[in-house]
Amino acid sequence: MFVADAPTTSSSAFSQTSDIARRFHAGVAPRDASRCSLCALQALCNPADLNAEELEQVDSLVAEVRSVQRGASLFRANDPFHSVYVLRSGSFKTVVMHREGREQVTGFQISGEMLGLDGIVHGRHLTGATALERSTVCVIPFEPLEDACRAIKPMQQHLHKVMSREIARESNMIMLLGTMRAEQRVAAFLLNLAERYGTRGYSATEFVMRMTRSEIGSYLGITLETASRMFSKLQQDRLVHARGKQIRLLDTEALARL
Amino acid sequence: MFVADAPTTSSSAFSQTSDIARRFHAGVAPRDASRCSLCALQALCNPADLNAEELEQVDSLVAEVRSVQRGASLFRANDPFHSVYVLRSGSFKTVVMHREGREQVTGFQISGEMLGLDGIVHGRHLTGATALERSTVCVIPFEPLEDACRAIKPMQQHLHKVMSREIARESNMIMLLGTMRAEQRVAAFLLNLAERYGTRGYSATEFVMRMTRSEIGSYLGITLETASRMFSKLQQDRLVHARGKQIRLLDTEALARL
DNA sequence: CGGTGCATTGAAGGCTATCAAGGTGGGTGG
DNA sequence: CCACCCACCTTGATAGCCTTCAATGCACCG
Repeated sequence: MFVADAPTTSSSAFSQTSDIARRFHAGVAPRDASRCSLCALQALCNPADLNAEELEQVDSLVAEVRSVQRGASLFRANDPFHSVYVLRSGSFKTVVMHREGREQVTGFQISGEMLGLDGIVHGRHLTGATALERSTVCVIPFEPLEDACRAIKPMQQHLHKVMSREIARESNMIMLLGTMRAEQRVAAFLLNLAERYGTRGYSATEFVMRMTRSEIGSYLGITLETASRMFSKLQQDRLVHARGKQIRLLDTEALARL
Repeated sequence: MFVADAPTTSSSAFSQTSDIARRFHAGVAPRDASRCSLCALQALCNPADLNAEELEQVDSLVAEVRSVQRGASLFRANDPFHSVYVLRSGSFKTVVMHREGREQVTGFQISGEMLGLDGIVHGRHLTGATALERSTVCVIPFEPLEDACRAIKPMQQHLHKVMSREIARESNMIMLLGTMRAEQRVAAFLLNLAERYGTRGYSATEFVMRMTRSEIGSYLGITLETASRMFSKLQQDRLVHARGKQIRLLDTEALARL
């Protein structure tokens, strides 16, 4: 195995081990799990310029750190909306239900990313969130969060950026689905995943995809067979090395040029 | 002509004229253009439960009411982000630039809807906004708006809903692009447009689309030829009456069933 | 060791893109 | 006022990408 398994695995598995990754593996999480001020993910999910007192306030926003089993739901479509969630470790998919029971994956989330914002409009979740592996999340009740955003300006700006980032992400997705062909979609998907792993201190060229071909296909608007074929094609063209869920990017520039 | 032209046309053009539509045509806009408290669109772009003093504050957020010619840009991709915009009359398209100069339409906006939120993340606009007809917008500098959101809770909640609505809208779009075939996409597009016109007091069954087939195609991830063919097919099947940009929905339930 | 879920690969067909040729309508200038 | 022009729309023929249906392989697990 040459790839990061989860934030809880040994750091030796990483080809590039950044500061963030090291802090991940220093064992911070278990004790004081709900103290943001001690969390390695702080840089990802908190505003940068908080003073001690403000950090204290942020700490108290986290009502709970919850563990979610693989396959379990954090929330389902149509559930009442009370909280947003920050993914501390593991990964999720968000899914919308089509009529006739068909479902579409609208996103994959990894550590440091936020879940549940879609519930604000109608007070109900529009998507469902399912863990792709055993994961832990910080539960942040939304009303207190809004209160904190009125009191602390950097906090407010941060929330707005998070929401705006989600808008931008979806815009990108719309462009992908609207203009790219299957091979380009898969390439873009891999590059995006790689970049996000890189940001978190993991290797940006070797990783394990926690999602199935079917979920990838659903996300990319193609069938699982087409997704599989594209992985095979990219491998044949020596752009990636793909063995099931283990991925190594061999030529990221060529991938981007597709 | 059996269809509303723009908010400034005579109300006799509407088959159903609601209260909002009537207020549109009462001539409120020209005088005191920047007074939200007097604006017919208030219900759409302001929180419901503001007291007089708070409304006063909201009024002062609008730095300017700007008129935009057909084809002109409100902002372009990569422009620095300073303000968000509420569309007072007319319509816009938002566009992202692909490499190689190709562009994709990511949304159409009509009166009461907000533009520019995509700029918050990076301080630069990711999309460009172009007027599809002569339009007027309220320019709302974002920093003062954030300030107001910290001071006035309903205001904050409203902004969050607007942003969340945008996230939900894009989620829907992702589902459309990921799972629907051309005919379904066009049907969904028409139903969505109809609903939004309906909300604004216009007829939900008869309207003029301000965008070209090419723009519709780009938005829906299909070619303009396919879009045109689908309009023809829907007409042949007696679900709509389409003559160029003039549209009448004949069987909305059948459209939804597609 | 068979069962199950997931991944891969092949063959055929359908949907949509592409290329191409009119058709239509609104605007402009003579 | 009318003819022309240009942008936009419609429609046809063909090609190609992707889906669908099907069979097989592979890893994990009770």
